Amino acid sequence: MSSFDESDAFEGAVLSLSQQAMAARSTPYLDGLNPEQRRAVEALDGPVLMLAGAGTGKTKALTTRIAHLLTTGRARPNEILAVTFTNKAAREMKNRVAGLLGETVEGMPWMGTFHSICVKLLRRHAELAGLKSNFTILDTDDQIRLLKQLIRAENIDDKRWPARMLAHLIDNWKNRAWTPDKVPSSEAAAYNNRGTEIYEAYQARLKTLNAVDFGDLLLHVVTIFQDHPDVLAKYQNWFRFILVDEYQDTNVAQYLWLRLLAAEHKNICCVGDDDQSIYGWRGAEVGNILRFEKDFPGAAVIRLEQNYRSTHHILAAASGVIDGNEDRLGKTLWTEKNDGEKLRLIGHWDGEEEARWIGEEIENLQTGTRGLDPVSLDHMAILVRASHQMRAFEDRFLTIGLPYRVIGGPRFYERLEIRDAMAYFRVTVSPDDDLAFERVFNTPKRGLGDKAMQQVIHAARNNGVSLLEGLRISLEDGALGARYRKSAGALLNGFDRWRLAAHRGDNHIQLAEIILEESGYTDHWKAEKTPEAPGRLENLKELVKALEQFENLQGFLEHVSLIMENEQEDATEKVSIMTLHAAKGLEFPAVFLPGWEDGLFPSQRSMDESGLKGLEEERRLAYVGITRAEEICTISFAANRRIFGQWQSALPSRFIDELPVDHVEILTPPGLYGGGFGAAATPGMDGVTRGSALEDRVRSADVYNSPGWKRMQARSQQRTMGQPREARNVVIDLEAVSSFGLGDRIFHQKFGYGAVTAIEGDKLSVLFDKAGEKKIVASFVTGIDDVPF
DNA sequence: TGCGGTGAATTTTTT
DNA sequence: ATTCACCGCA
Repeated sequence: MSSFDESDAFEGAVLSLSQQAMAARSTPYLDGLNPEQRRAVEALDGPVLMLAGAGTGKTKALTTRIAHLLTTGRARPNEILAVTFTNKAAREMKNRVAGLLGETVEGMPWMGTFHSICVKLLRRHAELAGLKSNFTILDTDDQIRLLKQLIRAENIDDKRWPARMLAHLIDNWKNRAWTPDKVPSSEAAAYNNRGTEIYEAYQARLKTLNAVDFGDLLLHVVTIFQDHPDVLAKYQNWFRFILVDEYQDTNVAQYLWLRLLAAEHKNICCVGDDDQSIYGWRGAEVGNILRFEKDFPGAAVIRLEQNYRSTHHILAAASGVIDGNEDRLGKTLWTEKNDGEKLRLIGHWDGEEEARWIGEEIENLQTGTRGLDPVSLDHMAILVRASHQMRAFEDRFLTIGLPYRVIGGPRFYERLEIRDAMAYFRVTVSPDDDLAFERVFNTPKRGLGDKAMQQVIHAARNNGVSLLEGLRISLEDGALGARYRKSAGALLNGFDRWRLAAHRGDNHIQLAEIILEESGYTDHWKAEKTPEAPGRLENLKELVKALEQFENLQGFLEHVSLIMENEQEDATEKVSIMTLHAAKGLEFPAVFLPGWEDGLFPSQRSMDESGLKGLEEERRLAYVGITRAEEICTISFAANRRIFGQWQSALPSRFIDELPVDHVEILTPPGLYGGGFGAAATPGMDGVTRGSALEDRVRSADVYNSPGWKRMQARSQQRTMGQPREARNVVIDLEAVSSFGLGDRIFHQKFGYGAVTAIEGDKLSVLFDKAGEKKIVASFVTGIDDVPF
């Protein structure tokens, strides 16, 4: 579009007007930096690679650099391109830059995720990709449904060749920036020799639907840049300074995108840590960061090596592990902190005992045994390799009444009910959205099955119109069977009415409620008696609430597809449970790393599929895990674990053998695993040693009186200052206990509805309708007015 | 069309 | 073990 320069310049106007004032301003923000950070901030010209180890203050350096660019007047806010991978990271960057400058940074339109920036670019130049600028963004689910249709049309057995597989394949190709014509012939055998062919058909179908998938966002923009040098040149000139966070996670498409944009000014600053590259399986190329100096000749390479997060022992242990990797740029982290506590290593008989032990440890920390002050649950985390490991902890914590939060579970906008509701909104806003139409045609069930759908599709095809119009035609010419007419007519009328209301500019929040009401969608969940139903209704309310932040439905839908997260923090202190991947970038005073067994961690599958490369990535994952800890890091493993309902025994992880002995304290008692490091372990040892001996040993461990422990508690206290600390829910909720009687119907967040079968102090035995009998702390259930049984 | 039974698959995750 | 998808029957 030709409006390029004006609109861009305009977007930045808010901040740039104070540019002169800024140039004259002093630079107090530089004072808090160490020499390397300062170098990274002040080396403004030419390519810079900032190798920032874990906990070395890279976000500080990055944001200060931006502040410096602005303050010195080297760039206007809208001439800086700053890319991150997640919305969270982008938000934090914005906030911190604002904090440094002491004002809000409204005028930085090009700070965001790769994807959100690409959406912006693509909406401007959509026609160059054969799209209209109001294209829809399909998520993984839409993508798979679409592929399924194509696969069926091609008469391929989607049992043997699942759509999921094809979706991954196409994603991988897009990550490598391969359009259908650029997929190399070496890939020809993919997906039963039909891969490229269906890829091409898929892209064509997307174009007719005026839709793109996530991979397309980058791919289309890269393609536009490559095919239209004039467009590229504008942006190359415009972005005087480029900053990239987590550069080690970039894939080929993102790399090309960056290289094209940086070609003119070459002021590109990439921040990353090759030792924290853990996303190889989704296309990230560590090679990008390893190759930086070749790609950008004359690049300044700055290493941030002073770690401000962890104690010496933790750092040394992490370094010892990561030393096992071959391909590294090499950094030596150091700290001015004290030695602190050694890492603690403990073996368990099985996964349940591991969960039990960690639960006790957490309670010890939390309540503060031996007269020591308590540590907040918010400052403890359990980091697992695979999400199925979480359940053992959830089960255990529910029974003992330990509050926890799972981070990175199913995302809000991926939930069934949210996607359904949004499909209604989509058809309302864009009647051409066939995918959305298909989704809601018989949702909730209104008697419109496959046959009715086929008729509508038929009518739409014959007349070359959307499915919604196809429905209208089918009703008008009577092609649709009499039995369908009533409900189909109601649906059509509904959409007509809602669309009119939207055009009229009716309040979009009310409109959303009306749509969900009149379509029968809320009623459908009200009528449903499954344990999830109340939660789903709750989520729908949340969705409507989220609309408040937008002008209208249209605006909401345009933005929402890229914000796949929901963060609703409640005030209760909780232990965090998450995967190692989700933990990247976070830090906690106390960290538990369970499940260090060969096959689970390092993951067998990773090693099978990617061999040594896979193992090295797993090792980096171990490094990420250990370096999350500030004061206390506890690694554990179990000899036996139930996997897919089958008991399996395992050897301790090879990473355990790689831990430097001097920095580890072994809590595993003699007798279990021969008492030594994991190396001597033999699975299937006698069960006699489990239980008391081990627990005694743990209880007698004197870590609670160590200096490191006390420091951690001191810090934990500081952080929670200002927040009232009463009402810790370890205290038995007497009211809750007394309010339940035998046979009462209750509801539980995780297990759903059930009936009380026994009461024992604050613990209830509950026979759940779905989940069977469980022992639950009374305060975790709510009574319901339902008639018993 | 919708329900209930049987069989197969099952890392890591953002956008 | 548990979930999810599909098939056959009412």
